[in-house]
Amino acid sequence: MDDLQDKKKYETEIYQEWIDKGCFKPTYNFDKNFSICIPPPNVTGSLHMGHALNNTIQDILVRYHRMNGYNTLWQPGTDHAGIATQMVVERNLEEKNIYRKDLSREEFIKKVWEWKEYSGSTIINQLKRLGSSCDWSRERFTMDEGLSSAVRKVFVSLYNEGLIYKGQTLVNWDTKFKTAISDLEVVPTDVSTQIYYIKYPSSNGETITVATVRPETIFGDTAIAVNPTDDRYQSLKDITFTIPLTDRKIPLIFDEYSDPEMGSGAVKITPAHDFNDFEVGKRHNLELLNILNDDGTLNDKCPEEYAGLDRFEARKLIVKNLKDQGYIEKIEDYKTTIPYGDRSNTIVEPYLTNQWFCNAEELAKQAMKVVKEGETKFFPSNWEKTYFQWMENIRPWCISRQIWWGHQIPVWYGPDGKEFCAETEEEAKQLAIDYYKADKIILKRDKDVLDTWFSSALWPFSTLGWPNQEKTLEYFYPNSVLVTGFDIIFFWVARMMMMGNKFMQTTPFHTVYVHALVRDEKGQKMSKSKGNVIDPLEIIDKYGADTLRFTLTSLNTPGRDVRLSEQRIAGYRNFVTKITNAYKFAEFKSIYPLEQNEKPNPKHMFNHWIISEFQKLYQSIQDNYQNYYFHEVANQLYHFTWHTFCDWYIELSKNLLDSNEYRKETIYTFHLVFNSLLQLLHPIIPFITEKLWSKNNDSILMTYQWNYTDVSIDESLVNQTEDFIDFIEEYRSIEKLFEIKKEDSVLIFSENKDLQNLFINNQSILEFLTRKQLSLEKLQSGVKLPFKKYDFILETNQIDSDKIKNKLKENQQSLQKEKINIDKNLSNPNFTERAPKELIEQNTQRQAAINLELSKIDSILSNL
RNA sequence: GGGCGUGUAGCUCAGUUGGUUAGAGUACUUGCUCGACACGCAAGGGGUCACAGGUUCGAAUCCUGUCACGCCCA
Repeated sequence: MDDLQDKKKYETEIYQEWIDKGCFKPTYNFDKNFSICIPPPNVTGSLHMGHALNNTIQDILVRYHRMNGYNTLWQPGTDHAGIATQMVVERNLEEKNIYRKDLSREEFIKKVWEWKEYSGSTIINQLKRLGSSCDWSRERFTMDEGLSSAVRKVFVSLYNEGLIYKGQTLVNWDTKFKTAISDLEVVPTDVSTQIYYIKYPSSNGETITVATVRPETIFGDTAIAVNPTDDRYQSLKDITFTIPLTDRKIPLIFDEYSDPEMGSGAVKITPAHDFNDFEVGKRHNLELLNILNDDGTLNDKCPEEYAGLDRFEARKLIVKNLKDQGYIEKIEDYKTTIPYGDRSNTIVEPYLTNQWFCNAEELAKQAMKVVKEGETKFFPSNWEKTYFQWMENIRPWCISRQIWWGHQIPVWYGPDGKEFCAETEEEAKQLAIDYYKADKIILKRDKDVLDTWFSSALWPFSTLGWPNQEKTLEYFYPNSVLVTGFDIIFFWVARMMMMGNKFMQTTPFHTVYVHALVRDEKGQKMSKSKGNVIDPLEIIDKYGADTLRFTLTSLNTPGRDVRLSEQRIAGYRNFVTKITNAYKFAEFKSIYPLEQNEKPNPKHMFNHWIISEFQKLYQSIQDNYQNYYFHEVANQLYHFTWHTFCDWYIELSKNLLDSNEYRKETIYTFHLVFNSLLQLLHPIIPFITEKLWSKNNDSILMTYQWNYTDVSIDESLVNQTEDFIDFIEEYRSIEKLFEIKKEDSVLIFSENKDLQNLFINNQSILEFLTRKQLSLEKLQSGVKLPFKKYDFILETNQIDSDKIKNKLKENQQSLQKEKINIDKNLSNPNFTERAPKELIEQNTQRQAAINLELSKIDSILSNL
């Protein structure tokens, strides 16, 4: 018994057993395949609730399909996460007073690998605690040789097609990491700041006022723009203005971009430091004047006084000097949106550099087509809209990063700067030798690395062995389902769709299952700074992995955020305990182990009833698993296990288990239902189900094939059981209402033959459940009470007739209310002509039942 | 500005194609050490389904509008 108490112990043992027996590996035996590739967690990461939800859903899918005859692979691995990892390693080294700039690139990368070996398995071990049934023997890492060669192959191929190219343009520049980042890595943040109205003097004594939130960029101005329709400025057409604090003169230009309603209607144009200004500059052929260094300090294009100052230091000084010299018209408080780097959390600068780009627009075409044609479906389907909206407006993808950790771009430069793109240096050299018609060429490799998502985009096929044609690739590509949070549809899903369709000519997965964020109980995002993080590992230690999984599954309704509270988790811990206790009951009643040959056909009505209930459940659970309605699966299994099985069947079975006549068939029925329940529950709560299964089976539950066999059911016995249960409930209500104490003596009797038979055939169980006595003889002084089709009589001194009257009148009222509705429907020809037959049938039956009950209540009331 | 979503019991939420009397969990009230389980059992109270119209024999569910909140994109 004790072995069921220590969840941590048995969960760990069972997990090890699954691994030892190779349960997580594909069988390669069947023609039905099911595969999922894990969204590779960041090697630097540790498990948070989002991972827990994401991996629980995947594990449910994988375990369900494994138990239903599919050759199943869950492909695991981790992502090298360029900037994030480099950041963590740098920080660790800094603690030892080692700085990246003091190391060579090779030395630094060596340190990153060392660190990866040391801590990269943290999150993998945490996934194991959760119960994830990944095939760990196939674990991959995006920087593995195989995956890296896939990256090079894809790069070269796209380069040769012209879909990857180098270009000079404004990018989002992270001054902390000194690298370009993609649009998606920029977090626009609302801030309160100041707006400065600066007067620019002109040669003829006029001034023009422009408003800016970034006064330090005045040194990069190359024009002032006003709207062509703005009458105020027509007269200033050919005048040049001088940038304050400098001698440089800039023209006034007329461009629609300038909004006459905003500020003075004049706006300074800084093409090298603003995306909008960049476009204006292109239209008017303005100079691109870069005034920043890559670390965010002002460069030597600025007056000497400011060169070398950090942009925000410079701003203060510039404002001071502008003020002192009378160039500031006014300063106002202003709310605006400023871009921050999602990793560095510093302000991102639009910055003019050479970068590599991928023509995403071209790749998006096929990626959209397959979704339009239904080859890839989103669940819930409304995410398709989000996907299309982004894909339709997609911009060139900046894929180069100026960092060291990642896949170095496979491009080499000749002495004159000519590019040679090849998968290996040898091949690049050969290209160069052919090009220059020389024997020996010294090439320099491009220093940049690729955006991390570039390698992630290949994940669904690179992990399966591509470009080698392995059988795994053949079996498991395309993947069946991708399970992911909505926040990385753009980052990841879209890019996998592009690359999969481009290089495999097939869409990477049939279904994209999109789940929500896990929030705290108040609906707030969990974050360390808010201190509202619920750590999955702590929860697993405290409540067990099964509990956490069941909780997340139950709360995960499609299209809605998961709000998690510890109270809720505790509630589901109780459920796991309940199942354990049901098993303990069986053990206590010595109904384990089951003799395998004993398969008697159940005769007793309670056994028919529970099997019938289970059959209904089974079909519904199958449907809901198939349709990704896992929350429904969880909730239905919860209800059935707790209420139908434990509250009713176990109670009803107690007597049968003690009877010679029914013991065998009841043991059989108990096993049939309980073991089947363990099967249905396994994908959600694998540990306790496996543990309990092992008590009575030689097989391993997780690789067991669902095989529920139908037992033929006598519906009239099922109905009788329902009547019996209804009666017990009715009696208990009355007992409570009349405050009958347990020691009060009460006799129960019915004059109705059917009810009498029901009572007599189940006398001991009836008396056990009501703790009252059944009378076989007509009661002399009893109170008659209505029960559905029949009525029954109680003999007790506790019943006062006022209470009975009130109770009966309450019943009467609610029945009459219902009767009005039903009568109205049934007398309405519109209803009887249009409503479905079954509904009319139901209504008619209900009408008759209500009438009967009402007439009984009437007669009892008149006799009181 | 464009898009998506949410509003149902004190709280957190189910309610899949419109169809009997809108369901759970939790919290609350009352009574229970009955041999699986107090992480339990039993009985209960609690809801103009955000609001206003409309379609329909019938609306929490479909349509239109309003209000509130959230997220994404620009």
